[in-house]
Amino acid sequence: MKEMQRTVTCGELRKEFDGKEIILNGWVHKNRNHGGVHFINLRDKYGVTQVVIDEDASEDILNIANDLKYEYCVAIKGIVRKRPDSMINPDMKTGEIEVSAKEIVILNKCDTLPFMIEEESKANETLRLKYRYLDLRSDGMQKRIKLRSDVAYATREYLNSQGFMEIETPTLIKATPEGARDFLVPSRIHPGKFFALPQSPQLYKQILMVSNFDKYFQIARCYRDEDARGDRQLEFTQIDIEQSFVSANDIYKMTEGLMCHIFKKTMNIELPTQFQRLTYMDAMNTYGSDKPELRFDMKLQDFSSYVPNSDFSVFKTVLDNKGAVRAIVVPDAAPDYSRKKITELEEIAKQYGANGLAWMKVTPEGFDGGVAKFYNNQFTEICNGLSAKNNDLILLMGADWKTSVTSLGAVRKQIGIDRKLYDPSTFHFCWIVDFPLFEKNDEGNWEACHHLFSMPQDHYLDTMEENPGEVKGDLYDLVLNGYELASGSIRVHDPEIQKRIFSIVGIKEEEAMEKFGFLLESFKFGAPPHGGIAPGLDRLVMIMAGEESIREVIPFPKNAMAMSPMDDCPAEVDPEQIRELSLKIEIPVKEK
RNA sequence: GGGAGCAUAGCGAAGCUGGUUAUCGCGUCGGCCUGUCAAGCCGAAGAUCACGGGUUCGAUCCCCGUUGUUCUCGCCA
Repeated sequence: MKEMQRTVTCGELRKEFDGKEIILNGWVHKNRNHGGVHFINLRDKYGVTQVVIDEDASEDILNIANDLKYEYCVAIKGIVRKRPDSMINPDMKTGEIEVSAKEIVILNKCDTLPFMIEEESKANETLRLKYRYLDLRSDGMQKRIKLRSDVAYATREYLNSQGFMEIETPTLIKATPEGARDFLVPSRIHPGKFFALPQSPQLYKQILMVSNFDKYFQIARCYRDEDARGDRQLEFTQIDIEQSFVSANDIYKMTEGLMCHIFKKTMNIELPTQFQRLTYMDAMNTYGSDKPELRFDMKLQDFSSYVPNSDFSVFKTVLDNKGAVRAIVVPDAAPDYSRKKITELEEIAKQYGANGLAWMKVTPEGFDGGVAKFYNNQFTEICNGLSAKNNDLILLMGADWKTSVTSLGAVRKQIGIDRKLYDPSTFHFCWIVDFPLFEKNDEGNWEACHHLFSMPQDHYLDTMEENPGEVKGDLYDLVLNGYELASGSIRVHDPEIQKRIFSIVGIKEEEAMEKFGFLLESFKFGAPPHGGIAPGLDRLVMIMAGEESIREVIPFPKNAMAMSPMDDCPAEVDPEQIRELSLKIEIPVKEK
């Protein structure tokens, strides 16, 4: 190898190298044989260079060149030469030169490829994941993994500059009762006992605050044993941050600074220095989501005032049952939306529990189609009230409040995509604040919306127990382009308040002590007020890269079925391993 | 756990209301070709139409089930 080790990369040759002898190492990207003259596009991480085998080349070189196939790994020694003006390729960085080959060594052959290595592979995802090492050679994957690295670097750069310390926390920890399902790791030394993999470093970063590290961060791997999604993996990476002696505003400012730095450094994009803020209730009421897509308007509007003067009994019943009737006005959409297309929107609404989706079109003669006949008596009032004009489509949703806003919100989002109501290459950050601290679960008991260690806002402290549903927390989400990018809160550092929260959600003191007593114990020793946030690195990079799946920015992801086609895991293990761990496997029989 | 979509050569796709020798592009193999850069031209091989059942004279196409996969609701403090 030594004689044929590269002296330059495939991305750096320019006309200034004219006449120089160089050695390139790389992969055969394209191979074009014209009979007399023969071109090889050689690719490495840094670019592509055209190699020419001239007609007067030695028999040896001609034979080797003819044997070359896609993705052979080769070393080529040759002379750089300027291309004549007419042959310059302006689409290639190295397009003003080519390399005349004097020696070619095949370093490794390549089997027939399962799929072509192109900018973006067109093969189905299972195949891409099975041969991930080939998929990762593609230009698109290379760019995304590079962006991910750049984002991680910019993160460290910014947080270090702000006085944060990067600290590792354990990945073998104690299982916690709340939240997602834990991945469990059996202990060989302690039969019948288990570690859990962290869902996040939450408790440890809080303890680091008790320990006077003041400003902590970690690019931390987290594990949650829940069903995967396009934007969710069983294992993912978050930029975990915690600070002492801070208010929510300090966290907003720090996070805005971090995002500005990341976007500037990696994509040269200037973000606004302060992000929009929306309360949870406003977000739900106007966009039907706690992670609203804010790159287009088309707000949800209250329609209930028009319901009593109409004979449409469905909505009357909804209001009698303390539900909500909401509307969105889709500008100029009336001609484009057939009954069939509206039915498709209705299907989306139904996924969120809606029974149906009512609609009518605005025409010069009045409302038309759908529920038009019930509302034509209020045509002018409704058009004025909703700011609807001729050719608009009005969509109406009546249901309990949450179903009404979330299902219509989902319809809104889909219309935004269908009608291209925004530029998908732009970025819109927004804080969602004033989240409720508690909500009732299906059994009618209170539980924490976020997690148990979030602080109630000051003015609820005295009367928290009277109406837990009203209590807002010092809780915030950062939303980017309709994705929840980060979540955080100011934490409870006062053991008394913590006890009251446990009591509201029905956790007994012994139970709390058993589960996370070490944290509560630490709070007895002068714990400082503290708070933090944790942006998801995978999601951030995904959105920056304009992708819709987190798998496009993770080198070796699991698929949607929570498996890895490349190394075929999870897999069965040797019975001896099971025995050594004092475990017994019993696979439930599937019922028909 | 529920719902929806998809499954046709190695890869990506076409195949209209059921009758085709199952089509096209890329790739593979062979040949030709002196300037390409998505090279071109000629030729060849390559398909249990995911699997199992049903309807039918006849199924890639319709129906049921299974498997795989993607999206989604639940779930994800």
